[in-house]
Amino acid sequence: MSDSDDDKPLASRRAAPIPSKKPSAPVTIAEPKPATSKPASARPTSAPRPQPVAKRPAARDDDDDDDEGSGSPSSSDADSDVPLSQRPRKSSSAGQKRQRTNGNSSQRSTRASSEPGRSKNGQIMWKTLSHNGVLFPPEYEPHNVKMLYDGKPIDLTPEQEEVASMFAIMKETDYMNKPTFLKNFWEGFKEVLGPSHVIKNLEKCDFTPMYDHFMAEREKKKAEPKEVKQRMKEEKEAAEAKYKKALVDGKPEDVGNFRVEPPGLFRGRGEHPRMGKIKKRVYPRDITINIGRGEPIPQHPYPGQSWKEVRHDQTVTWLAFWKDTISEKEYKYVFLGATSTFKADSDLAKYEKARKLKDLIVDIRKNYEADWDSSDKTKRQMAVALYFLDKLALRAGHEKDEDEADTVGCCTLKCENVEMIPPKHIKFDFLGKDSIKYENTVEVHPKVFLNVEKFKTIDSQGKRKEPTSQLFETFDATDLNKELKRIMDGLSVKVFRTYNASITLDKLLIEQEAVRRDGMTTEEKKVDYDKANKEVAILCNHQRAVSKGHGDQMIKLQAVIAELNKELDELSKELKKAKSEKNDLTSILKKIEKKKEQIGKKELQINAKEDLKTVALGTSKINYMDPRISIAWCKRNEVPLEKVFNKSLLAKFNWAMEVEPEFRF
DNA sequence: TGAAAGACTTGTGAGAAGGCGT
DNA sequence: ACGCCTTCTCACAAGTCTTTCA
Repeated sequence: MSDSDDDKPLASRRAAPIPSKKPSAPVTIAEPKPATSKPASARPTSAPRPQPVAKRPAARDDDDDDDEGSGSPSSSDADSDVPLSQRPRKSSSAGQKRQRTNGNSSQRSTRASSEPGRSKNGQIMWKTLSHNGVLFPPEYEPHNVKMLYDGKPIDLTPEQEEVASMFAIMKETDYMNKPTFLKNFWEGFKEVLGPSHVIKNLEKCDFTPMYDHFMAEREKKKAEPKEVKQRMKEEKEAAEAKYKKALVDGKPEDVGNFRVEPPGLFRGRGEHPRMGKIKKRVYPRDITINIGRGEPIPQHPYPGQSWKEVRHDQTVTWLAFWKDTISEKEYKYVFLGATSTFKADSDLAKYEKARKLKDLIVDIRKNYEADWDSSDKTKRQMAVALYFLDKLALRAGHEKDEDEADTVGCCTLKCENVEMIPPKHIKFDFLGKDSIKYENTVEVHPKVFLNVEKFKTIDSQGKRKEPTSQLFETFDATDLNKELKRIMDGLSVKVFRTYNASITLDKLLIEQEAVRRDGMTTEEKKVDYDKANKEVAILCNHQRAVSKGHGDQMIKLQAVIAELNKELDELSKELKKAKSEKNDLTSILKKIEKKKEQIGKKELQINAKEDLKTVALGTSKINYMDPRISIAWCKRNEVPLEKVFNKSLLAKFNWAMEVEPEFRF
């Protein structure tokens, strides 16, 4: 029994302001919040019932194992089944790369199939595949608007002008205040200008004429008569139509992103070392096409060129890819859209995996709790990390390169990211994916507190740790994933996040239903649903920037409420008067009732708006909450599905529609 | 083994489209 | 029919995780 329980901490997660939006600007943000927190809903306590499984709608060809090369015969030398490892000490110099392992021989159960979406392993993803390749952006057309250097107009070649224009259009963005951006751009621009160009210094450059030109163009376009706009739209659609569909095993499927990215300046998020670098134009010679053998090779508009390569790889789902022109080790893929069978299958597989985790979670918790006392430091660290993952739904946190933004996840937490708040709280404060701030103070189990305190002080060699040292220096995300594989086939860190999000939604919705009043309107039920959705979003730290007009809009709403209140006052006076005159009151009373209702509604609206100004509900809905939970809820509560999923979500989750109302995650 | 390569999911924000009150 | 929001869609960046390479 993992009695646990006093350790059901959980998030007082609250939206932290988006960082680095406007670094040099005054950034006025109310930043309250105490250092401690109350348990706020959201923790799965006991593993919920196993549920009647809604069976998979005819999954794709299962075990039709390899045909093609690449499939290595499974050398399944059974790895002994150790729960949480006896990792060898890692040779980690604080903050540096640690290590990886090769999962080759270990994990290869006879269950070769069971992994839709996971291409490799020689799994055939399709039998036939045809498509029309990719759509290239239009070639550059010079505008001949001159930038100024030292106050004087400068002639540029079309290539130079193109690059200058990329910079010019960003004139009013915050990137202009970022030294890294300016430096990177200047390096790229300098190269295009050549060594002997008169332009020697970015500071003396004035791109305003270009900027103004683009603004004017935009206005002109906007002002175009409706028919012209309509016609342009139709032309665009006609040009794109052929790229939008692919045939997979004879079935038409939507292609996701068939457009080749146009050249531009790299806009990294957060303090990204590469921001401002020039993304070069991509040509057919850069692009590898994947298509069925014997299918017509896609055309392209560059006569002298040919595709970099044409492959017929049935083990992957991409239609095309090219290497990023800035980083070389990054790839851009063209995949099918969210409604495709590829995506639907892997979506289902993802949630089924998370549900499998649900069945094991009690044991897993028991085990990691026991490991908090282990004499093996790696074990202890992993056990604590797993606890964080489980409680807080953090991301794994893989090692990152120098030329990437400095962000962390669970396994890459630095000592400075966790603050001990005796007797039993830990404050997390770090930048996660997309440089979004994660700030959360949680109550932890006493043993975790003690452990983390020690992890923060000395490393495995007994040396004192720096604030920037790795909190968990004995393992990395890859190691942890390897351990997880011993517990459950296919288990990895991110499954905990999926599991936690889905189980939280499931639990909250059921709780609400238990106290459901009769006669609740659809709208009220939807409010409940959104509340649950919000809890999940907060758990996952899905944030959004406060919208530009938010402040003003709030003021307006307040004004509306004030106005309504004034009207209510008037009505009250009327009422008094009517009373004294012994008139009929019913009509006035009715009006008052109505007014109050109006006010209540507005207040609800304004509260919700303020409440959600930094919380993004969409991400969890799209990626983390098993749609079957939502669909079953709709069925049980007689809420139309359209209230919960928009058109594209309905399409994306088509695979889940037949779920029975009693479905539990 | 560890790093690199490769493939796929997850994430935010901008701009377009749609809807609503006036 | 218009301006203002809200919602949806898209772009593409940034993660995760597995497989391959040397």
